[in-house]
Amino acid sequence: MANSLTALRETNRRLITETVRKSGALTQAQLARQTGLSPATVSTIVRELRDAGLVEISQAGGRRHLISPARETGVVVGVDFGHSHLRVALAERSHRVLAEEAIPFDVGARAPEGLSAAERLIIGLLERAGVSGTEIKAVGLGLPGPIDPQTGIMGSSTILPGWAGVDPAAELGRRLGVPVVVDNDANLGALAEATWGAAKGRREVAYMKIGTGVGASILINGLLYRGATGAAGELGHITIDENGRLCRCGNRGCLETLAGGQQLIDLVRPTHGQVTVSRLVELAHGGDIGCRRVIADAGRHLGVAVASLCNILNPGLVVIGGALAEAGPLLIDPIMAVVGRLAIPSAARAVNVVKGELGERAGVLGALARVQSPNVESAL
Amino acid sequence: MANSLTALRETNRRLITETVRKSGALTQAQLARQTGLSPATVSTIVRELRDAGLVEISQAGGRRHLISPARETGVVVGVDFGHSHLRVALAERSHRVLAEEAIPFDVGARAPEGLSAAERLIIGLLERAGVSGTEIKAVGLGLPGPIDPQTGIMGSSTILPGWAGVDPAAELGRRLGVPVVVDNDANLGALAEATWGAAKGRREVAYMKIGTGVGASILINGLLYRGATGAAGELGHITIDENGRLCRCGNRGCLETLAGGQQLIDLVRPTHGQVTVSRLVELAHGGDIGCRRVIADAGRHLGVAVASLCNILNPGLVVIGGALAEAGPLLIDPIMAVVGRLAIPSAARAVNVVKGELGERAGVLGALARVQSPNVESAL
DNA sequence: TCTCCCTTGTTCAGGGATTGAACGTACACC
DNA sequence: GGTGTACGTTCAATCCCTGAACAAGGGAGA
Repeated sequence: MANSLTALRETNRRLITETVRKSGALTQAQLARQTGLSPATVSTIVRELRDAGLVEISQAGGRRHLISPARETGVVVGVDFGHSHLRVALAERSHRVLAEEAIPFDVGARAPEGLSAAERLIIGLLERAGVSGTEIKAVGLGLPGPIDPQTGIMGSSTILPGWAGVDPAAELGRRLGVPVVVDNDANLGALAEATWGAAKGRREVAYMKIGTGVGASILINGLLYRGATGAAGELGHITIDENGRLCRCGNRGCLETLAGGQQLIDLVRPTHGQVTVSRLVELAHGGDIGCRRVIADAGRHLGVAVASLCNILNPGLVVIGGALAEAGPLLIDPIMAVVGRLAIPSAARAVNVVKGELGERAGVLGALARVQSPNVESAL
Repeated sequence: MANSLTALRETNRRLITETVRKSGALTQAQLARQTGLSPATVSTIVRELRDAGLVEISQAGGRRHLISPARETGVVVGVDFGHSHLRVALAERSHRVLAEEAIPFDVGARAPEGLSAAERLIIGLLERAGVSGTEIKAVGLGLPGPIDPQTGIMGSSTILPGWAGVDPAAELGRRLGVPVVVDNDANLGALAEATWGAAKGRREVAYMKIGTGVGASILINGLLYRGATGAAGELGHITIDENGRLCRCGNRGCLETLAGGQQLIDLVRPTHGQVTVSRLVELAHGGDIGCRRVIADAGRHLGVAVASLCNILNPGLVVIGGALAEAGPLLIDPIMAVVGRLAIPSAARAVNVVKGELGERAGVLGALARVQSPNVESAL
């Protein structure tokens, strides 16, 4: 079946659809050259696709037909739960963002409250954009914790206790009556940076999100690598100090307890009072020596993890996202210094550590990317 | 072209050839069920393959025809340089090993001497097996260090100083007049275990070789994952103790300086005199409390690295090879204990750490596997 | 030993898919 | 205005897979 003639036709249909989607608009002759198919085949397949409503055809001078992707109807929604915020975006399937909103939100709260808040935000955005709820085709949902790829529920119940045992995708889907895809916020950030940001076009990328916590994700051959139980890329819980502080994951001295935003906030509280990560970064940019120091220290701890990553995966590019990434060189230079000292030299030379380009919108944009191009699936 | 009808036929021919090669011998009906093709298609393709000399058909009771891979002509050679040995094997392309020999050898010696020794061993094996040198189709060469996948030369000149700047594949190929494929010994060990050993049939595998040094390799989707510069999987040089001993890689406190066989030998020298890793393991199995302790300690250090590996890649299976692996549970139990303590719980639960099944032959068998099925290529 | 039933491999007609060649058309350039 | 070129469509030819029918052989049970 997988190798029958109909499968071949299906393959070629998909090939043409993909080529059209990537290039935007093409004539049939260009399509034939790019795909290697004969003009005759292209002709028949294009007609099929037009009848199926998957592409649109417009005259373009002479016999030329311009084939373009069908204007996708409907909208998609991205929802991103951070440790302390909730951000929702509404976008056309063509990637244009129609409306976006973020509110402070404590993810420690129970799941139902979180999902209700998200639902309210979505409804607000729909109204603001003048779009009916029935237009929503899919929702991408990001959560700051490991997701079991099989069941769709949290892989570790200790990280987001309020969400233990909940199937967030099913629950939100039930409320909205729309298919919901759930994923780790770091996975979504990686997807976003690879689609529009600092890792655009790269197929082998490591991404670290340093916000309140520390998450990470790996793209191998352009696909999210999830590992056996969806815990791949959990760099935030790599052990840096065996005798360190207890971590919410249940272990001790995780990277997150040393370089997570929460730890940095705690460190400067005696001298600077209660601040946010963003404020901390701002102060550091302003020259505050204490803030600079805690960020540099965090960078050194992160460097240990990135060095491990280099020795294991030897990536060519590591993108740093999350609120702390805005510290830029204040954070990245120490990372590089430690990587140069701890990673095997050839791997240290190969790696390029850069700041993400999408800032705090990475998660929600990734959620959009996840449902806009649904074929970005796990490698496993 | 790539999607034409003839390409489809070619795909199916390849599918059948591969299925036959993997299973050894099959009837056509089994083939049809396994490939999902119809019996009619299998019938015609099998006839084509027979006419092309790619498979052999033997009667097997009733209408049954037994399809088996054509007896491939020629032989392949595997060469495995360890830190302290040189092992060479001669095999038919059908995987049957014809002759094999190992000698002690110091890899610290200069490359020309090593290659000369390998050449002499190969010639000896050819004589013993009564095979002419012209029968050699390819040579697989394993070296205990990172190989740059682009250039084929050592990625880090400090690890095998005697081999710096040498292109071992080209050099040995020149001497023998045969194509030579070079690879890291850990990569080859992983390949061997995945082909015939403890990871048979698995597509996502991490492999660690603990001999004199510590090497590692990762199979993702059945392919060797090499990373940007071929340094992926260098778990031996992950930093365990930032203030630890200097390592030959130039850094400090690498896993290898704590869990490598050389370190263990050094540790027991005061009490036990000069021993080999194998002798050390033997003594431990015999109940020697000191040897058991150093092995357990090594296991705990290895566990730190495996825990990092779990948090980054979340593998389902980790195979431990090399001489120290023969310690079995004496080594693996401490690894598991540390993994359970340091890795994120869902990743720790998912991973299964087992001893390799191929022992000291893993490297040389992997070298054979590398050239017997040349399509096992890098993922990048 | 014999019969029935199942499995196996082959053959053949039928339906799909791709291709090369031929053809009509419209623009561009001289 | 004429000619050339590129483009898209159509059609017969070719190739491939599949389902059904069929012959052949072995195994279980009586």
